[in-house]
Amino acid sequence: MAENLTLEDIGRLAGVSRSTVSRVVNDKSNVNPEVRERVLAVIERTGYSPNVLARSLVSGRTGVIGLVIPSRVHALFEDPYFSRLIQGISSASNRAGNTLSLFIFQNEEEEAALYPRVVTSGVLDGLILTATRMADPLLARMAVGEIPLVIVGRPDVEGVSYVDADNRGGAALAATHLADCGYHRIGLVGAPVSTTAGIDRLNGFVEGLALRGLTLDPDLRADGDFSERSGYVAMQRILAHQPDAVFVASDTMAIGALRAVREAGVDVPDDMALVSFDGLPSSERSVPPLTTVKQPVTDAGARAVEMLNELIAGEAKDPYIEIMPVELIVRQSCGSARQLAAGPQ
Amino acid sequence: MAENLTLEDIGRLAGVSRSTVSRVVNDKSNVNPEVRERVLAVIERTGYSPNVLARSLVSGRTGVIGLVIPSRVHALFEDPYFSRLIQGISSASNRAGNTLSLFIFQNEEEEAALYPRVVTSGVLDGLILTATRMADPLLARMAVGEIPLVIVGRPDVEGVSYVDADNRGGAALAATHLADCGYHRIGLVGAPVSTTAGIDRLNGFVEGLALRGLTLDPDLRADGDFSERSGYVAMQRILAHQPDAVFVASDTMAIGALRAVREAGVDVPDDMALVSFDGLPSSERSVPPLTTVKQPVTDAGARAVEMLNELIAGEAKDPYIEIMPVELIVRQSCGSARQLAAGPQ
DNA sequence: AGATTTGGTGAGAGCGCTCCCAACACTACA
DNA sequence: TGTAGTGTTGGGAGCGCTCTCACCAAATCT
Repeated sequence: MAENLTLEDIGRLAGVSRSTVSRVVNDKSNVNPEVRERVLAVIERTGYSPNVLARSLVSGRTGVIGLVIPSRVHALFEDPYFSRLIQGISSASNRAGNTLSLFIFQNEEEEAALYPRVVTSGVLDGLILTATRMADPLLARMAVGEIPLVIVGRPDVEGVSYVDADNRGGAALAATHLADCGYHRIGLVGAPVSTTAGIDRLNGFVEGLALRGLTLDPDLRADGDFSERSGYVAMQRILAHQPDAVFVASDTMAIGALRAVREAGVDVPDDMALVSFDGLPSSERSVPPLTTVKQPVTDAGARAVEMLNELIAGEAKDPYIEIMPVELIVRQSCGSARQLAAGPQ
Repeated sequence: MAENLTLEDIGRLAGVSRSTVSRVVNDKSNVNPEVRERVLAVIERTGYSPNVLARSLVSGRTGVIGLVIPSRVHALFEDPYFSRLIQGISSASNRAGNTLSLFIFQNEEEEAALYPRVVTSGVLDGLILTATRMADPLLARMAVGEIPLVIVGRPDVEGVSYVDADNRGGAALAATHLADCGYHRIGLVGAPVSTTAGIDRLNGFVEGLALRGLTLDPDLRADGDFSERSGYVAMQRILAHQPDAVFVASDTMAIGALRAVREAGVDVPDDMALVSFDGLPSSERSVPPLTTVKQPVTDAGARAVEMLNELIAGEAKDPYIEIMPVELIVRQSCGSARQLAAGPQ
């Protein structure tokens, strides 16, 4: 019903002008209460709803925000992290009255071909960019400042607004926790150093070790690419050098690491402790359940939407930067369940 | 650069009128080649790109399609199935020149509140609806036919276009395969019968058993809700009645089922065979790797986009219906690796 | 009483585009 | 020479909306 009614139509039916109807629809003050009622009744009866396109054309605002997930990530897309992030952003968009458009680029060509449509077409009020790489070409282009932009994850350039988890602090927490449990040959299955998250978790981990007088033996370090398979492979390499504990920089990689450990006949936590990062549901259901540094993915997504809307409203010139706190969830894999009473940290 | 150039601006710079520039931009035929070159040069130089909003306002087409994931599903969202589907749909949209808008509803209220904005606002050319329940209230409203609509998954109403996997045939394939492997106490961890997929997989499974002269012992059946946890619980119930094989109606539930089996000290495939459904990457990495009925999720998403675009173009009055073929992937969990040479079915 | 403010209203312009039609040159026909 | 094409171009109207402004009556002031 009522797909193509216009303001004019409603006006005619209510015996007023287009302008008055517009005022009613937009809740402007100077309308006779009686007239307002009459107009609202007609709107109700006809099921009229304003044409968003026409409105946007004149107002210059569409209410649409874009979520861009760049190339190379689609392989990682199986990581539930992205599902959660999308969910958080979608939910926050709904709440804020925005419409969310999703741009998943499969490769660099698609990126190059579609990017102008995304930015220049004028449909998007703003953009959330996620999973940026070091020296991200997309980011380089966007940072020019054509359009309000928020990054999820720390970018490697200045002057851009972003939300990030406390990767550094979280990794340090994992390191000190393992050290406090009495382990000293502590290895690392790292996230790729081509990402800021990878670098931050690496640095935080090393710093945490240092706080307890430990260092990271290069033999006990192998990096993955966030995939389950890469965690499996990396752990196999590290196992050869007999660590007594390992920090795996993501839950999904930890699942893979656990698979390698099991195949090698090593028991977690009896023979080796494990702590991971993310706090996804899967970390709770693994065997054994993973001690993990939980980051608030959904909240970060929501915060990104809020920041973006503030940026769109033009409320700030300085870039917003927000680091979300993380939390160590102690489960079985670190073998410290008994010392738990004192609480982590 | 060039955020707010108009046709008129380009025309002025190229010494022609708005209309001529429009013709060039839209590749119309009757333009002097020389003039066309000149205009194109100006466009190139200025980085002009047409305002999609204005264009849509007059043409009535926006190129935006919506993907709606209704309430109650967000809990299931951790099922990688949805990630894949979204990916497939996104990719197909990009290819087709569409923009994809994502609507994930968290609950019925949000659904009711946002639905009008989705359908009536006039921004969407069409809609893809997924994960419909039996008697889906959303679907009931949409089927009124205000907007081109394609469902992913078989809906329980007539007259709507949809793409579905061959759930029935696939489940039958699982059943006959297990029977052919020599098992006869074959159980089922079913998908919820509040979904057509659940019903179709149940019926197909029973039909497959019947083809081999078997029936489904009610004690050997328990339904889950697609979550890992529900597969775990359902399998625990079934285990008590000692099946020699079980068909689990989704990979994610199968991972949970496997967890229950392991805890019970039962070996797969030596003590019990398992076949699941979906063919997600996780099914390959489980211990043991799962024999599974693979459905082409990405392709189904792509097909949905194609169908929707045909519907939008008004090329057909009859609803499109497409059943995607499935394929039995034989791995270790069914214990038939040796008989594999002959191939399944 | 006359001048000014007020609340309420409608008409016009314009957002950037596409479409239609008229206008123009120029060629080709009778 | 007149008429009908043919190719190319520009202007007008209009998509549905918002916004500014002018208008009118009623209320308030001097």
